[in-house]
Amino acid sequence: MKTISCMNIAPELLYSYGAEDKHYRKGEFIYREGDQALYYYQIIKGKIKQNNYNEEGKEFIQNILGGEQSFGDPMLFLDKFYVMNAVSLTDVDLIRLSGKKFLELLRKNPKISLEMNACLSQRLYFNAIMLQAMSSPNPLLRLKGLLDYLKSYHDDNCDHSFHVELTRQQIANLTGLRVETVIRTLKKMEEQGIVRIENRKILY
DNA sequence: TCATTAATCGAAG
DNA sequence: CTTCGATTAATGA
Repeated sequence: MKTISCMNIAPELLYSYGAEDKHYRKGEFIYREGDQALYYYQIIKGKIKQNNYNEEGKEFIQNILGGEQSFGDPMLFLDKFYVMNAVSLTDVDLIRLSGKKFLELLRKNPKISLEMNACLSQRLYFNAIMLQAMSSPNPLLRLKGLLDYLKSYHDDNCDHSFHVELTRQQIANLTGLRVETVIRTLKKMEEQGIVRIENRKILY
């Protein structure tokens, strides 16, 4: 159903390297900006978001992950600190593996290591696309950029049936716009036939 | 059904 | 575009 080219390591393999299950309730911080990067996380169930807050306290979401995606790993290759927070959007079940073990796993499993590279490339590619779209002062282009990003990142089926499962507020935080602006712009896009809206559901 | 949360709208800056 | 105020729809206990 979905072609997330992002990787996802078999749980059994993770456990064999000492990974542990972690559960977080909705709204909990999994790690915070500034924390030392120590773990590789893989989602079993639920959704999480990666965000930042600017000096005025306005939230800016960097990404929302669900399914069986992983996060927290890029920083493991460096000896750095996280540059954003990871917060659960729903109750989530995660598998957590220490960075040290994670690197060991990669060393002994070249194939997975290779997939990891593909995954990181994928992220860089879309980050570049998002960055470009978000730099536009035109709200319609920002929204469109986000939609294109989400569509290709999460899904692959038919042209006109991608259901965006984000609240308008989340879309606003993702694009740096205000909810009202998102709503109004979305309406314009519907008039222009760029998206379809059925009972508040956004179809692109 | 009540209460909380999200989506909308209109008007003003 | 954003902010404010107010209303309405949707969701969950």
